[in-house]
Amino acid sequence: MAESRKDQLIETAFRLFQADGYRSTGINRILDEAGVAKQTLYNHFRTKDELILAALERWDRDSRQWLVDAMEARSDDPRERLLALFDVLDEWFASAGFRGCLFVNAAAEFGDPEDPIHQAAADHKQEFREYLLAQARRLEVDDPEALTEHIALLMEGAIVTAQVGGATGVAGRARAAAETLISAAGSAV
Amino acid sequence: MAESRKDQLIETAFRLFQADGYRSTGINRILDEAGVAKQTLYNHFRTKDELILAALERWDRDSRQWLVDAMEARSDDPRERLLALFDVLDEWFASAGFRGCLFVNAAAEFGDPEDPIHQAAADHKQEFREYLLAQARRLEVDDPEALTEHIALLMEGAIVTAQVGGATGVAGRARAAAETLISAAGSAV
DNA sequence: GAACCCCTAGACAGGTCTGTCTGTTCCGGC
DNA sequence: GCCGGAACAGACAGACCTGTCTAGGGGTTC
Repeated sequence: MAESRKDQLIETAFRLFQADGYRSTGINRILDEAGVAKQTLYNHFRTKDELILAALERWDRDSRQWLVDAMEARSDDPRERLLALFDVLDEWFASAGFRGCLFVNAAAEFGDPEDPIHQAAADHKQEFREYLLAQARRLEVDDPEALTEHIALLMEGAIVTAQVGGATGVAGRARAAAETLISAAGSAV
Repeated sequence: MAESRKDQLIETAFRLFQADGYRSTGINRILDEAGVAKQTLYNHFRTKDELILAALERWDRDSRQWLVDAMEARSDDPRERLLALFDVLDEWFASAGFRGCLFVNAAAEFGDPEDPIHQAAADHKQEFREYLLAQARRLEVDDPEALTEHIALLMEGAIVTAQVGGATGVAGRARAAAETLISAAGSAV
């Protein structure tokens, strides 16, 4: 088994945090489900918060990689690639156990903007936005920064709406709005 | 003092839930800050969850009333009134103690869609969407339902973005996107 | 003045939480 | 065969949690 105890802990923690939230998921439950002894956890992480941060960092890398790969697999055309974002979101919303964005939920539970967990959430959002901006720059539009922001707002709105009210068709409606915004932005140059 | 003990509890609970979240805010702290005895709380509410629901219901009424009043005070014109939504959001984001939407945060902490608290959040979102739809119908657009959804997505996205990453200018950028979408929708009829 | 009702104050039960500590077992490298 | 590091198992401390219970205080209304 190539998977270290540390990895097992991070993956189990990630799964339980997504299902039940951060504060309501106890250390002991993570240990039980991971099949790991308590002392092992505290050898790898000083506190529960460090485990939360490790789970977020892991998912920051994995989820951005997954999103980027899926978008790039769908099209080379920059417009289609941006729109493919919403197709990928649609799959995510429909997948079993979808409970919204782990980072948004973390920011909700750790509301203090100075909290490292809250900041990890902010960093994640910023980094994905930079990828979107690189795609928007490939379009011939007047203001790629503005278009990036608009698409990001639709994405966040779609994630929250799917989480709170159910997933049915939200991503498709966000995609339609994005199409309109891209077309309107493309009328320049 | 016209304010009943029950109202004091609801208001204190609301304030602390917004600042620190639901699970991390203990009953005893609410009682201390409200200056109310424990037995009084349990005379009015059977459980903590009932208090959470009462705080959400109170804020459901108050916040929608506040938003609607502010939008209607700004303009009679349906287009301007819809866009005023984002000006009101901007004020909210800049206000002291802004920590995102209480309903989104509730849905994050109580992730089970069957949970009454989660459902209260979903109901709130739905009811405000109906008000937006009534405004959109006053515009002469082809598909007011679609426009409503698009504006709602921008609104949710702006709230989450302001919560996670900071408020600076988010509402204004969402407003710009909404202007484009309304104009594009208005080309019909 | 007495019955009534809402409230206060705080002890208490029973459970859960994080994090520490002790002692044992397993396994790879020498 | 033996040594050292890592993991296991689980008791434990100390704090906090929700919700119950008891005992009494202070108005209001008959």
